Amino acid sequence: MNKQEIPDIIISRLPIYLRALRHIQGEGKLITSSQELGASVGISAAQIRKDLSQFGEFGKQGTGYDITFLIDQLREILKVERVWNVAVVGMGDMGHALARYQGFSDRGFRVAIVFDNDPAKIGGQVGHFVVRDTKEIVTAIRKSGIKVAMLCVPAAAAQEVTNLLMEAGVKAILNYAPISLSVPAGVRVQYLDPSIGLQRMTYYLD
Amino acid sequence: MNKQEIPDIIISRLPIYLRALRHIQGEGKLITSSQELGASVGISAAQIRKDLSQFGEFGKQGTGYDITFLIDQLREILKVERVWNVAVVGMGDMGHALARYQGFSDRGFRVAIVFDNDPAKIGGQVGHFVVRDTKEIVTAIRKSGIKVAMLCVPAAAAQEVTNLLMEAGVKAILNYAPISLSVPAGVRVQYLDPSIGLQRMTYYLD
DNA sequence: TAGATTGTTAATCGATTAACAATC
DNA sequence: TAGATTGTTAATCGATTAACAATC
Repeated sequence: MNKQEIPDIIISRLPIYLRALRHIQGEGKLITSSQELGASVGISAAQIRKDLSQFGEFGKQGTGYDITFLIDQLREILKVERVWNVAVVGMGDMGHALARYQGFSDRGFRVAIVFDNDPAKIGGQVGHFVVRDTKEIVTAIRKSGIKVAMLCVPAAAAQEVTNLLMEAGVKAILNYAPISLSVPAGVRVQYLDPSIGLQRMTYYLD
Repeated sequence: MNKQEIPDIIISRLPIYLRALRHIQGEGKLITSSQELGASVGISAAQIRKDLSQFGEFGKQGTGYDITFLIDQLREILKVERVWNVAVVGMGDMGHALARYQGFSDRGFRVAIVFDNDPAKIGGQVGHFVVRDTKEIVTAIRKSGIKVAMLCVPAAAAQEVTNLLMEAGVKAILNYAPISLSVPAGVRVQYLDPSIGLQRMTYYLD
């Protein structure tokens, strides 16, 4: 019940379950089992049952899980039954791609505002957004109440922009910049540096 | 020594250390300590020393680590002292961004070939690449000996393209598509679905 | 009922931390 | 030498797995 008690590693798996459940649902299934779900995400059935049991009893013995029901439960647990407005900072190729990304709707997110510090880009259009000046981050984000940001600026600017985001009240950053960020306690960061992803695999190659 | 013995969770931290070391080096430092390095990446000094000790003795008591030396060692361990050619499949916004990404050089990677299945894109230019037909994946990748791919196609096409990549001899996939992939043993996948990254944080927000 | 699958407990396994001798 | 920091051991902590009673 108390969220301090739920390990972060369990929380980090729930979105994977949610994504897989929707995929299975898309195949026309109404019911699934921990075994089937586990096979589809590469996690043991026991672990899935253990993870879910942290939050309640969602299944039926002998039957399994009602997919629609479990999806709804996971969405609530993860707080993605609502829609979070998200800011994107940095309108290079990566920021541009995120600003136009179609995969956020139905997953709990909507890009609401985009920033860049390049005068050539400020005031211009990206997707259906007008690019705002990075200098406006604090006022604009505070005003809108946005708590989530995606960071796509060069590494050299990332910490400075992060500081602005903190001042603006942002509490969660999806960081594409190739650098570790320093943030106050209570602020979450997820790292998506593509080079790190690749370097985690080459060790295993010949 | 035997790589079966090194836990994957340790391997996954080494690229973080490498990135931080380069950052510290960029500030003009020649020597660092497990404490300083740990502070910069948010990991305990003890853990960093333990992780590194799996591969040898890289430091000096009382002094710390020679940054240049440790960088070189980590690059060798991770096999990124060489340059890996990488294929990008899917020339939507995300694939486009990766094809033009400047951050791979000096980190061990170079985009070498890009694919799409859209006739309107095949033969066209993205960055300095000519877009090849997805149908050519097996022959072209086999011929070039490429072992690493980045997958940026829609979820509905991802498994099918993955199967082609397997047939082509690819052993490592950086997957941007919002779906769990099924791959044979010995093939590595790293997942970078942006929605998953965001959903791992909203639980902690109010 | 018979078969299947959950939720949960206990056992196992693995990772992290604390502490310190060694030594630069 | 005195101070600092490594590499490593042992202790602690946490996560995963196996097994099964409960029950649909």
